[in-house]
Amino acid sequence: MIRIHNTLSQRKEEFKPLEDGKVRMYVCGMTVYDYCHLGHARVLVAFDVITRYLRHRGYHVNYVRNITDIDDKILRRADENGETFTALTDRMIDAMHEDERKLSILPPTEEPRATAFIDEIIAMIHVLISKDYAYEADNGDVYFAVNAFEGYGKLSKKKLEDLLAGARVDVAEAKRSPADFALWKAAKPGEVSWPSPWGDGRPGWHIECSAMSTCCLGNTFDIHGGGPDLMFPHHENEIAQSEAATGQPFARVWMHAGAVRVNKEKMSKSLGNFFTIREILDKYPAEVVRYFLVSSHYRSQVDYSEDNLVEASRTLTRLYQALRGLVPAKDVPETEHDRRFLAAMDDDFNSPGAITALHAVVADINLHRREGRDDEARAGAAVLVRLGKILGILQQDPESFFQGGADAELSADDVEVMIAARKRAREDRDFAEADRIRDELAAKGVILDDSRDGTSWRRG
RNA sequence: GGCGCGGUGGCAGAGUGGUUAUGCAGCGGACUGCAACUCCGUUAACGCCGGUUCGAUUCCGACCCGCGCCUCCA
Repeated sequence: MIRIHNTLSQRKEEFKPLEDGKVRMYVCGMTVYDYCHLGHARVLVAFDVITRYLRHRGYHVNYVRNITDIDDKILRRADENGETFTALTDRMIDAMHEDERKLSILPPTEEPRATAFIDEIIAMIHVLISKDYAYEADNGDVYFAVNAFEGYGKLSKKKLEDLLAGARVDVAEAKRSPADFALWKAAKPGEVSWPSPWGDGRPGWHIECSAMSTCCLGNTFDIHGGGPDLMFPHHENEIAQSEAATGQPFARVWMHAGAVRVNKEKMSKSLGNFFTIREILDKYPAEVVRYFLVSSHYRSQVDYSEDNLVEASRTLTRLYQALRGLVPAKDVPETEHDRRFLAAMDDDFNSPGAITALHAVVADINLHRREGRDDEARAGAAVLVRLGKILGILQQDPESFFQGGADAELSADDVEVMIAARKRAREDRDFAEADRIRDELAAKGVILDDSRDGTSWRRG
C-alpha cells in the first residue's frame, strides 16, 4: 500500500487510483523562456522518481507534463533577443530535454504545449462565461470571477477576505474583484495573438493547465504535482477553473516538491544565487547532482552548497565502490533489503529512507567480498543496481563513473603508464619513487586503490 | 498582518510512545611497505517550558527561533 501526502488534506493518505492499476498524473512543467534551474531539476527529479516507483509497483502511469510556450516573459525575452518567440521556445525546449537526459530524467508520457491547445482553452473559457464563472471586461480581457467559485482557497488554505485585504494584490480597473485573474488577455497591436470570440489575444497563465490536463487525462484524475510556489495562485486557480467548468472534482491528490535554497538563502535572481542546471553540471557529475536531490525527501527543503554536493559525491562513490569489479548476478530473488527499500518508498516516496537500504546492501557486498563469497557479492550487486534504478542512480558502469571526467588532465593511458611504473618501483622496493608517483597522480586528481589483484584508479 | 512548514548528534538526513537510523567527518583496531579502499569497534542528538503517561525526541498546549507563500517564479 502506497501512502502519499496530499496538500489538499495536509496529511498522508492511502493511494488508490480512480482506475485499478492505472495512474493519471499531471505535473506543471517549464515556462520556456530561459534555461532550467536547480528548482526545476528538483521538481523534475522528484516526479521522475515517483513515476519510476509507481511503475515499479506495477502501475501503468500516464505522466503528462506540460510546456508553457506562450506568456509575457517569453514574449519579452524574445523581443530582447531580437528573435521570434517560437525560435526562443524551440531552443529552450531542446536545452531542457538535454538537461533532462543528463540527469537521467525519463521523458513524460505526453508533453503538451500550450500553443497547441488554443482551441481547447477557448472552449473552456466559453463554458466558464456561459456558466457565469467568468466575464468579459471592458478592456477585452476575460477574467475568472473568484467570488463565483465556492471552494476558492481550499488548496492553499487561504480565505478570500484575507486575500482581498492583502495590499499586494494587483488591482486592475477592469476586474470586478481584485482577486479575479485573467483567462484571456487581449493583444496589443503587433503582439502575437490568436483569434477568439472576445477578440485577438492569448491565454492567461492558469487556464492552459486546466485545458491540457482535462484534455489529456479527463475531468478528474489521480495526481497533480508541481513546484512549491505554484500552490498559490496557480494551482488554486486551476482548481477553480476546472471544477467550475466541468462540475466535477479535479485532481484527487496534490503533491508539491520542497524548495531549493542556496547556501541557506532563498535562490533568486535578485540575490544573484540562481543556478541553471547546465552551470551546475559544469561543476559536478550529473549523477552526483541527482543523488544530492534524491538524498532528501521530495517535500523537504534542500540546500545547495559546495559541502553538500561534495558529501553527495563521497557517498555515491562509496556505493559505486561496492559495485566495482563485480558482474551482477541474474534473477536474484527479493531480499530483505528490497523489502526495506519498498517499505520506505511506499511511505510517501521516502527516498532517504530507501537509501538506507542501499547502504545495508553495500555493507553486505563488501563483507561478502572480503570473505571471498563471490556469488553472494554478485547477488548483492544485482540488488543494488535494481534498487538504484528506481531512484535513477547506479546505472553506470562503475569504471566509467570513476574514470569518466571529460576535462581530465591525464588520459586513462597516461594513468596506466604511471601505475605500471609505480608497480615496478614497488617490486624493487623503491617506495620513495612509488610514493612520488602516487603523489603526482593525486595532484592531478587521480586516486589509486591497491588490492591483492592489482591497482585500480579513479578520479576524485 | 493572514496562511502554511520546520527546529534531531560536528555536518547531511530518516524515524519512533519504552531497544543502533543511515551517510560523511572524528576516535581506536585490522589490512597495507606507508597510505587510500575495505572490514571490526566506538563517541555523539532529539529548540524551550508545562501537560498526558509507568515511560515522550515521538502525543497535547504555550513560548522562542528559522523558512515558505500571500507579487512573475519550480
